[in-house]
Amino acid sequence: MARTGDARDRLVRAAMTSFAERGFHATTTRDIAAGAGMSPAAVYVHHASKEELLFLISLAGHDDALAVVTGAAAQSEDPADRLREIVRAFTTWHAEHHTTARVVQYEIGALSPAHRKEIAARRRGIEQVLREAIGYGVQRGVFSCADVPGTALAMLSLAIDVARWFRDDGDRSAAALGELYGDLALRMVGHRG
Amino acid sequence: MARTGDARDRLVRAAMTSFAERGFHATTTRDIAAGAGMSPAAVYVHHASKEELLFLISLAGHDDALAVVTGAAAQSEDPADRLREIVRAFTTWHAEHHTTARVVQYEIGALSPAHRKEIAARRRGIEQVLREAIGYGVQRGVFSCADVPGTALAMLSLAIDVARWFRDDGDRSAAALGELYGDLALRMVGHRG
DNA sequence: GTCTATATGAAGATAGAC
DNA sequence: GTCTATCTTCATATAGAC
Repeated sequence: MARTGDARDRLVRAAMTSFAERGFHATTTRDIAAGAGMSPAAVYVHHASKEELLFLISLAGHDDALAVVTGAAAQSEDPADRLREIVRAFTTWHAEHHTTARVVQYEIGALSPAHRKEIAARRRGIEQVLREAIGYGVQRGVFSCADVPGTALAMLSLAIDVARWFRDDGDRSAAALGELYGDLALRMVGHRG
Repeated sequence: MARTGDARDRLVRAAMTSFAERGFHATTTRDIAAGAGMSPAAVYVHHASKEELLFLISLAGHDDALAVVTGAAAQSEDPADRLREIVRAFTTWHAEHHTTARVVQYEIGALSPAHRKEIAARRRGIEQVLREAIGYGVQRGVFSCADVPGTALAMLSLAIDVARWFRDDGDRSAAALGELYGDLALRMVGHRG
């Protein structure tokens, strides 16, 4: 029985690696099976379709990202510390989990409409946390920001785009990148450091 | 697809639309042919392969983006005006040409190694313009920036990520987005407006 | 240059043995 | 639960008529 779970999970991990490296459409079910050390047919013993594998990965990734952002927002009551921590954590997550993040951010279009709808709710949640953190600082009078939704969008873009270019063997660590972008976020809301 | 221009060009435009909407791998040569109002075989009369179509689109897009950035950098001698204009123009380009930009930014992995190398040179050129503009303001003492390459990276990300989410029917115009991001860029380098 | 027709292969998914 | 073998469909690309 433990073996069932293992095989299921090996397939998910193999799918994630292939989706991240080559993209969903360029990945074949044979790639996935080979990556898990199984025959092509084994994929369908554990999963209904290639799209279901994508959905499982995307859902887990979005839940993880949302938890990271929510957790970061709860770290401090100070508006500047809160915003910096959200952007720092979200950026670091994209760098550390760039394989997952690439699938999470760039393969939404390959999901079925029903699955895409489930994912969209998580994405709105992430955006909402960021908007509230910026609005909180504006209300307290420590941020100057004429366009809260637009600035939230910009901060999301900073972090999300990390998934596109980040490499483990690059010369910038995930932690250092998070620090840098967290500080840039405070500058974007005109916070006097 | 309107039957304007020669067949070669109609095929390129049809390919660009499909690549942008569904991605390179999810696009079939039949899609491209249908988009150009031709039979599947006609594609190969004018182009060697699907990948060649991608390369032509990617090359023209990169040349255009590089020209936009270089042109923006030449608009002003003032460091703040120069940087704001570069980020404004680069962002606006991604919004206005989000179809092209999506192919330019997200389909590099589908190019052949030889073609990818040609594209990489253009990308380095764009990054270089931005680094120099930030370094110029730091040297003049009007920007405060501890990490020039990192900040350049962040500004590129801001603009590039626009291609991922921008829609023509959204409630934010390409021009307004460019203005917003141009101003954010100045805040990122600690410029006192 | 354009078409119809097709070669060739690979894709997603399934059947059935063990 | 895993495999081998296969079904069916659809992909890229080509051949050859007009």
